[in-house]
Amino acid sequence: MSTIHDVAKLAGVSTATVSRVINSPDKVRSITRGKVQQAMEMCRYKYNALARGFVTKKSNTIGLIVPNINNPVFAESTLGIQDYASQHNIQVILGNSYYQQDLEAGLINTFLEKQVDGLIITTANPKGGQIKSLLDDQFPFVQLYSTIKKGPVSAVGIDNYKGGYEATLHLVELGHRRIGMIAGRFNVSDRSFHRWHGYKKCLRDNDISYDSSLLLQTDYALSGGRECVKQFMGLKKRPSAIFCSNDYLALGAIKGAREIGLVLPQDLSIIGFDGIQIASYVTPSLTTIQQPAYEMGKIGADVLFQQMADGNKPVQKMLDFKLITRESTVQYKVPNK
Amino acid sequence: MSTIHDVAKLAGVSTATVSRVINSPDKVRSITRGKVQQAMEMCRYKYNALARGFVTKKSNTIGLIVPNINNPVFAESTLGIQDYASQHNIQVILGNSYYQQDLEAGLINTFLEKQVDGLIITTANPKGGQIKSLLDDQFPFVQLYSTIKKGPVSAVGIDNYKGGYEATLHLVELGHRRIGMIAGRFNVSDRSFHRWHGYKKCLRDNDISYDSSLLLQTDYALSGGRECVKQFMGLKKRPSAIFCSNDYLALGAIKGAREIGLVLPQDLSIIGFDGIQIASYVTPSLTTIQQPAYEMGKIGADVLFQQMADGNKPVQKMLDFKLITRESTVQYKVPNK
DNA sequence: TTGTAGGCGTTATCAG
DNA sequence: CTGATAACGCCTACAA
Repeated sequence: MSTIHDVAKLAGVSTATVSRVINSPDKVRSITRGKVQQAMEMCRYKYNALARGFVTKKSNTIGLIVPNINNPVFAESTLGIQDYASQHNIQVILGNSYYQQDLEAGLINTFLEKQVDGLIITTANPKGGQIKSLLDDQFPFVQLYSTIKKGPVSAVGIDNYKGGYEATLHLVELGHRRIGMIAGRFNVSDRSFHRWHGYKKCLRDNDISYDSSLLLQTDYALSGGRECVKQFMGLKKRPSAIFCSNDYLALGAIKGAREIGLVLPQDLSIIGFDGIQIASYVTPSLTTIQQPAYEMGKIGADVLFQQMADGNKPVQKMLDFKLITRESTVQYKVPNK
Repeated sequence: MSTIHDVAKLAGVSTATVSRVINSPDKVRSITRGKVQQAMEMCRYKYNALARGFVTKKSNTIGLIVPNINNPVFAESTLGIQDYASQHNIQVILGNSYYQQDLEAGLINTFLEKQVDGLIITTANPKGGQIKSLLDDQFPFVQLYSTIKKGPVSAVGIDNYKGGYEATLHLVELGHRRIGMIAGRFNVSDRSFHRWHGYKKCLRDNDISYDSSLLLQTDYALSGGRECVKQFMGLKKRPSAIFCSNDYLALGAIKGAREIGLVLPQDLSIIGFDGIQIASYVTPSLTTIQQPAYEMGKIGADVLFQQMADGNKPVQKMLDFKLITRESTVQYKVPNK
């Protein structure tokens, strides 16, 4: 593998000049530039970005940690981040935390060792030690899908509390009084936790007493929703509607409900959260709270780049979400036995 | 930011020793080791993997190029790759080619500059220039979701021809004679192309004459399937079954078919390809050819690591796929008007 | 406009 | 078991 030294020798110039034609071609006379470029071709010169990063102390790489790239929401925001990053000639290293704090901490550490210029984290624990240590080091990072509205850390997300409230309100307005919630585990997703709070508040505002048997926490996965719905329907006093704290859970719930013989949406209304694309393609199509995942990725990347550029003061951006009413939620009807 | 020099000074040893306690702690006396470790803590030493890579000429990073991380199959194999890689302390840089050759070429180039140790590519063009140049440079890489069964390039995939054949055969065995195919564009996905060949062969083997109006090429996206099915149903002689060359297309087709008033699966049988998880959660649940995406990722990574380790001779692995029969395909019935 | 030379943080090779 | 020192490929003052 040839280096700028080889090129320099071949072109009869110094390595500095070669470096210049690479980084600021206009600063070198066009004749010299031509010679150098020709020499580069001749020895099939390949630029070494690592060596560059080593001296400039910029790797032009950012680290991205998502809970699980398998979930379409995260794939979507990842896409937004990547598109934005590649526009700026930045690469992204991807890591999955699987909603586990220790894995997340490990990833952060590895990425730091790799000298990433910044970090975008969809964290399992916004107040965890690694976040704090990042802050102490003044390392540029932003939290994505965040519930944080102020403070020292940059964050982009939506108001999950409000989202939970609106989802529940939608069901209430359809006449439902007995409303279950299938939620991602609180100890692992504060998003889920906030949505639950919104749910509770909405119930209270509408004089529906909170029933703790109507909350189920589970893994964020299709299968989780599927099992939980069955558990709900085993109850003496079944819910007539369910709020699932993400779409995957909701899709699973639809499946599970069918498996125990329910007719949807008549027998059970289901609302999701996220607004993944596939949710509009299933039957019944899923009513959901849609968050702008792709845009969130873009904005998250943008915020990060600000931080990287001028060590800006922390920024929080709360994006708008939208209730998308589809077929999976309908007016409450007293069941006829 | 402190370096091993600082640590060395503080501990009263040489940098070589510090390096040793990092890389092979057992090669240094435990007393010295203790001193060094203590010193590392004191100056909050952070290891610089970039510098290491610079001298060892290993970045411990591989590049992964997928068409679009948004498609659950690719997310799934990505997960397989990542799990395998992180087990070996390797990070992965992700890039989306969007099925475009020039973007793919650009990504390969950038990754090479970044000194990745290897490349996993789900390519838009298995015979393109960048692949050949990789080969010339003896650079370790493997093609994923490949249709290649022999030759100089390492590849992991399934037999798409056979897959297309079996999908079609399933429909034929259900009595369908007029079978449409919605395919990803051939100029961009040779997988799709091979599946189509299998489709054609199967028709011929069953004395069904090939009708070119029954092939539609489109973008690999939900919307593509949705539009194409409508186009098919506008035909004078409609198909009674459709083979979609991936599940996203099929899910889109289901949606589209409903929108024009068809009752599924009675009015139209639909079979997909890939076996993404969500396909079993929709209604009607999707019959499909399931390929082991996660495993493919793992195996792909494994093959790559072989290449990286001992510049092994090229390896091709054809994995097994499986026809999963679900609700979306049913026995052909003469339509009653 | 171009060249010289030092340095970035780590590892590897030899001695000791 | 430990230390000195020369790389690695590139960038960037500074000098010419």
